[in-house]
Amino acid sequence: MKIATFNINGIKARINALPEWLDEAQPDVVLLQEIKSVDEGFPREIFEDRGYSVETHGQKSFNGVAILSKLPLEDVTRGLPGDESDEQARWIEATVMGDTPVRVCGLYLPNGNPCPGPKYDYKLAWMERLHARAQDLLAAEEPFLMAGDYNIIPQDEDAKRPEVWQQDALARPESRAAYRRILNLGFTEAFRARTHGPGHYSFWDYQAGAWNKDDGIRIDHFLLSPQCADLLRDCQIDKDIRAREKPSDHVPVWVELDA
DNA sequence: ATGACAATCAGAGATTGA
Repeated sequence: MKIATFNINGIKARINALPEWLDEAQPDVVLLQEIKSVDEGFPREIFEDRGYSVETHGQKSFNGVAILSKLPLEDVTRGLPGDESDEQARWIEATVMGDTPVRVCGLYLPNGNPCPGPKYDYKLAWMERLHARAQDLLAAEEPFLMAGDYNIIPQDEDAKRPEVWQQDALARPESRAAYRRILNLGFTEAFRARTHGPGHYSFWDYQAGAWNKDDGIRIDHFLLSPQCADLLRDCQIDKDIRAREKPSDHVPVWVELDA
């Protein structure tokens, strides 16, 4: 089972690039972030025609997450528990019914800039809720994963120029500590389970020729529960997508599971 | 370098992102 995560930065803007990548990469499941669309505006037919079922959790203009799946989905839920007043669409869950059922959580973690400030407070509060949800899901001791745009640069090796990110919400010590606290519940970060060293990124800013300079950061991650980590066969970043026509500023990351 | 770059909503330019 191949599961991918991809921050597409607007479904309308990626109306050609996304199907093109799908046809090549042939993922069974895709967790999308930043669809920037309401549910009714999502172009489901493009994906249904390719054999995917479509589950969205959208909002107007910003944020929004979705799941595409060629395998049956069960028990779809929307929204991260822990704050009824939170209106931002950043979390969706479903169980993928392959040979081994896998619970998948697609997430778009708040950016948090500028920091300090209310947006940074929201980021840390959201991560606290993520920690709580992760604990609940781990208690089942079953295969599950949480993947998406974490807006976290875990270590200096995950940025081409770590020094410019030191005071940024994506890399400052409080952000990294909150991320590690979740990881330390017992998750395996899939990419680092298989690949070591610097030079691996999932985001390149549109500005200042970042792509041409390979001035990237790695902020899109797969966290696997222990039972899911046992199924891990591979994890890769589809870097080449970034060089195409009208690309997102993120590229897809995927895992292959023995499930 | 009060910058750049892209997307959204709107129908110009502010807001958001990372």
